[in-house]
Amino acid sequence: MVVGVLVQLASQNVDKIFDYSVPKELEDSMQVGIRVLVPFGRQTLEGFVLEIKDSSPLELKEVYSIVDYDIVLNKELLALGKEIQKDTLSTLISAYQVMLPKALKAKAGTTIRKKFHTFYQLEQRDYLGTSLPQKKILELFHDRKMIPKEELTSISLSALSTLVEKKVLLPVFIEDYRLKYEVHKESKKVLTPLQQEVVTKVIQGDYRKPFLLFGVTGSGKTEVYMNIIEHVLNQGKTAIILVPEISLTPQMVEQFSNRFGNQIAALHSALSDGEKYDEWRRIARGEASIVIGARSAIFAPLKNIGIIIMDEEHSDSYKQGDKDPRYHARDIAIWRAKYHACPVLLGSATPSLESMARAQKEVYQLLTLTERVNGRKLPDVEIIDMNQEAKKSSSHLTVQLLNEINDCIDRGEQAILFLNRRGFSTFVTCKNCAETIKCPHCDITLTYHKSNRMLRCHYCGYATPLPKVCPNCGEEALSDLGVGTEKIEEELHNLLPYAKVLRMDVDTTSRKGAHKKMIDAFRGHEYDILLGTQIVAKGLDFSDVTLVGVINADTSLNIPDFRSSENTYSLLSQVAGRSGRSSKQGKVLIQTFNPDHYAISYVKRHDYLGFYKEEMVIRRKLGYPPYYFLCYIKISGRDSKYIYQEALKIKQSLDCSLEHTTILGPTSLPIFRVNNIYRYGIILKYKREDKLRSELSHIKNHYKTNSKVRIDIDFSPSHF
DNA sequence: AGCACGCCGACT
DNA sequence: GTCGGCGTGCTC
Repeated sequence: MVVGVLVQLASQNVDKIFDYSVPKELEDSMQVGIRVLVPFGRQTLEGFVLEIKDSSPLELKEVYSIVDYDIVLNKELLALGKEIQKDTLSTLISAYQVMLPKALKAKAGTTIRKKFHTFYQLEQRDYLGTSLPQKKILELFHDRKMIPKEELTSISLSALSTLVEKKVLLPVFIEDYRLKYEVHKESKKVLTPLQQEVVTKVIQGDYRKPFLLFGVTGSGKTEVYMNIIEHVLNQGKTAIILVPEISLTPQMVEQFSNRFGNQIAALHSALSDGEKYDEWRRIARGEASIVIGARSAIFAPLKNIGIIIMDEEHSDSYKQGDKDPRYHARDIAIWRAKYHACPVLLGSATPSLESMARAQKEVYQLLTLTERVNGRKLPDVEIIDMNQEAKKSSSHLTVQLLNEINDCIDRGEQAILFLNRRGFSTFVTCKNCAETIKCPHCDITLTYHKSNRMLRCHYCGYATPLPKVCPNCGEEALSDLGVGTEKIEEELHNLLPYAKVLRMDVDTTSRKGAHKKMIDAFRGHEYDILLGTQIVAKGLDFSDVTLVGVINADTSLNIPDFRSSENTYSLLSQVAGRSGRSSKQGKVLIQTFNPDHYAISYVKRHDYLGFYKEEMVIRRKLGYPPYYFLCYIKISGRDSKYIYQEALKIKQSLDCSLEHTTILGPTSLPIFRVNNIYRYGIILKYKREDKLRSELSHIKNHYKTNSKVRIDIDFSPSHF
């Protein structure tokens, strides 16, 4: 027997199948999709078995051992990996590795301590050992197949080991899963006729075209999801529901676990590697039928999938853009749904322009929920022009906003204050020479972390204590610029001393379980104001929140990216949607220096379609998605001159080989140097792919032996 | 990713 | 004359 093995080395040079002979004693256990240990050059590596065959023309080494006795990559995932390699030009190994929890990747760095419960199973009833308590054992096992170790205290340890040695008893190790979901089945809510209509269409409609559910905030999308999933489970099938990482609030998991109990498995970044592995195992063994999780949960090894749901489908967290494979979870969802012949449901209050455009072209089936449940109205949105306000006061909180907060608290209601920090951070400036402190390895200003008085580089991780004097001129007055939640909290404290403020950001929620605790405390009215960044913008549902204040709408608008308007519209709509979710009418105040910007005025009118139409005109004019596809080629290396030359060569070769493709660049990236690596980018705009993928594949191939140049290719980048 | 092979500079 | 630099190429 011979096996074809893909070794777990993320190097392009090794991304191919190597043949190994299988020793006789391993033949029975050999399966496609398991991991094996193989000799590779002078090292020993783990690899995936991709083929089993009779012979090979090469001289072979032998497989050392088998790592898994259960398949980790089933037939579907094996096929999906090849598809990802083809689509994204990634290595095959990276495509497979992204599907598996860290604990199953070679050299994960952290070894997983599996917790086992030991059970004993009776193998032999007629053992004739005399001095051993055979009778007692027969009694104990008379109505049970397995007995946990703890219950066998009546048999001494030495007797036990003899019995095991004589093969009377067989020890069985059963993995102890760390996460337990409390089951307290919640009574179902009755669906509105509109919600019911959506459910029916998804269940009974044409599953071959993805559904786009355009539902305003508060229209009860979650309830719709749960009903569809319930239906799917009743058919004996399984379900995946994806949520963007930041909005994977305990709330969503809580709602699902209340309704479905232990049938759910949650996969998200807040879990430890061990917990992720446990959940993944449960899924693989068919012990969970609903998977809820962030991007990579789309690879959950479920069988017989009946529905795939992507909540907040516009979220850019569904795109992996920082490393190979640069895939979009939406594409994977559509591929898997086709494989399982089941529907895909994309849901959002602010669909991505791509998805809405596809719906308009009837590539997707559009479903709408334009009303909030129980006929609640969308909140009133007011715009505060900061150009006027900033002249009057240096405070970040305008008088109007403070008054509204004040009134809101007086009425016994609650407020959410949102600080838009997208593309924005706190940095340190010298008051004398205006010098900002930069990273020694990257062309970027260091960000200031107040909690430990450190300056940190977000790109390479470099950290240094805040210097006492300016490194440039020696001046002592270094000041931190930019608003953080801490600063706003301070201001609130001074201006509304009686208001109880709960600050929520990465610093305060990093501790495990802290997030849920804070949400519970706010819901329990222990606080009046919830102040936070992106983390408070999405998915939260507090019935007593009637006021939402956006402190600075502009930061996301000022990002030089073709999606900045779309992102701003979506972000502000989502935040606004936190207000007035129960019977009380909600209000939203948006402080902005761009009161006339269309992204902001459409938010005021709750007019997604208006925004969509206006933005589409701009996209068409500028040649951006959804009218054109984009591809981003990043060329990087230590020698900036050499890198630029090679980038030019790539551009020229593409110029020759591609028609009807706009090629922009090479230009240096906005942050040219990261970790002393220089980066250039080339942008391609095209309507039809033609030879594009094969040309890029050639280029990647050409450079794979050149250690001075690194090529990264991103089809449909979410941003530049 | 490792690790060996190989062809050029500064040393006992 | 040797030790060792890291460029290049291979791993079934």
